[in-house]
Amino acid sequence: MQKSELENKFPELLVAKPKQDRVGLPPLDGVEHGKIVTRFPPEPNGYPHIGHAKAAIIDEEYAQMYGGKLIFRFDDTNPEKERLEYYAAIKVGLDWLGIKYDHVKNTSDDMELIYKKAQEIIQSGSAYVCTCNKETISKNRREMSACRCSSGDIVQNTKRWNDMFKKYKPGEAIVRFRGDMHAENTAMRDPTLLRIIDEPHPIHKDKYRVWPNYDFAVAIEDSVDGVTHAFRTKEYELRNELYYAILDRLKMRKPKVLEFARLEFDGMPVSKRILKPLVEEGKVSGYDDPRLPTLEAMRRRGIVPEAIRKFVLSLSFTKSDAFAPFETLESFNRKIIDPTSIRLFIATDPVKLIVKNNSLAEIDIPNHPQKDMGKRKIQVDGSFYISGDDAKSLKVGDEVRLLELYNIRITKVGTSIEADMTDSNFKPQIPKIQWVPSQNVVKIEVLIPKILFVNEQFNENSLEIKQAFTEPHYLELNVGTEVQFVRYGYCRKDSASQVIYTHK
RNA sequence: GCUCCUGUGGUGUAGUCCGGCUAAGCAUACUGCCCUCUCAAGGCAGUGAUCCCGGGUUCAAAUCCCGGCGGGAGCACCA
Repeated sequence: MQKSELENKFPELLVAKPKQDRVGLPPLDGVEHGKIVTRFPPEPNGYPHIGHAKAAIIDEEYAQMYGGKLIFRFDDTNPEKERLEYYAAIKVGLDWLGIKYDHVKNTSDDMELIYKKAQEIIQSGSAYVCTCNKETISKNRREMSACRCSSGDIVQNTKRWNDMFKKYKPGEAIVRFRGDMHAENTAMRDPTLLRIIDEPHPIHKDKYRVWPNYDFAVAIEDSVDGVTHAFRTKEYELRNELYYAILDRLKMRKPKVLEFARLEFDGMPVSKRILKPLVEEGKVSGYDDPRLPTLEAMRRRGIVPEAIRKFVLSLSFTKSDAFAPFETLESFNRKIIDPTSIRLFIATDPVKLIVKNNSLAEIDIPNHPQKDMGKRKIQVDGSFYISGDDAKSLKVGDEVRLLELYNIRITKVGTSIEADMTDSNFKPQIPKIQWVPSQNVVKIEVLIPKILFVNEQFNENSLEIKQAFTEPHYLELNVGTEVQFVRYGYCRKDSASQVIYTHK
């Protein structure tokens, strides 16, 4: 109301605070330029996917925004799940994304430090070694009651700690943080800090068998690595209290932990629990199956890293749970690849077309409508293939233009089509269709990835395979080339006989 | 069940901390026109949100307060 009235009476109240439109991620509070250190800490337990991309891009963007550093750290403290090939795969993924980090390391290289901190926290009485079995521990947690182990003295705990390296078997003893068994936050009910795992580590083999768990390792690593801002997805939110408590007891510097919503596409799960059976049962061809949200799959499909970055930034840094719009990613991608994608003709579900009075022998067609990408020569002899969809819509007497070639009038339709060439003047008002010469035709398959899960159910029709013919020029393209099949869509050449549909 | 987080057009977000400039910006999707020998890209225009609901505070609330409701996550010797 009454803004005008206000303006007259108390104009000073209306002096607005500056608000300007932001570009990119929201600013961080109280960051000194040049002082920020972020980190990207994946566990090498699987192939990198879009979720990794989001985290890594956020980490890098903030480091860059404030002129700081990014640490790339493998959180490899569970030998049961980690494999050497995953370290490599994640690194390949990051490089592909174009993420530049200032330092790479493995948490497992800091085991001596972690042991030292473990000893420290035990000696200070802030942690104890518990030898209860799993069931008892979880029952006590639920019922908020402490076990006998927690009242053991430092001498006992020290002895048990030393025994963890030799005497105890896996599962027989764990180091527990002395939290608060009555805490409302269940993460604080004397959580595990270290446990015994005999599985050989992919890097250190049998050198260690007492391994820190996530909360202990991350807190220590972040602190000693000089991390100022630790970004993680919001399912860790309840563990913030633990993170800070551990560093508090250890009297270590505390980074600021901030969380963001995890990135996932509707019907395109990222979790290994769901993906693994799919791969093992052969429902998808592997972790690079174009239907999957893995980085390798996206790459194969023709999504470029710049599009992923732009997309991630468009999502901003929020905690609200939402399924990301894949179509937005596609749109960004399309704009990026359009200027460099060669245009070729394709006939999907091809139907033969005979032009009886063809008089041309060859023609030059530009490879791109705007950019100068050269021309290709196509031999013609009056025998063509056109798309089944186009063929269906043709009726005797129709006049259509074969793109870049000449106009024809349909004289016969059916399993094959016959026509007469009329003239070669360009007529804007008649339909224009693409064609493929039948001599030297290249037979390819178009793999069309669709949504993987519909209502939590695996979509049996998630991969459509279309038979198609394309021009001989296709053979000259390198694998990995993005092509726009005119009036069909963008596809990436996956092999001599196969393309993957990127998007319309 | 307990605890925590979250709720702006079909979708994703900006704005919310520090109430007025904005009855809401951008992107995407959709529609139309222009351009174009593509159903792409590009240009222009348009449709679409009383900012989850109900109270309260205030001259003024998407923004502050209270109470509901909806959605998600965590509750491991996984990260």
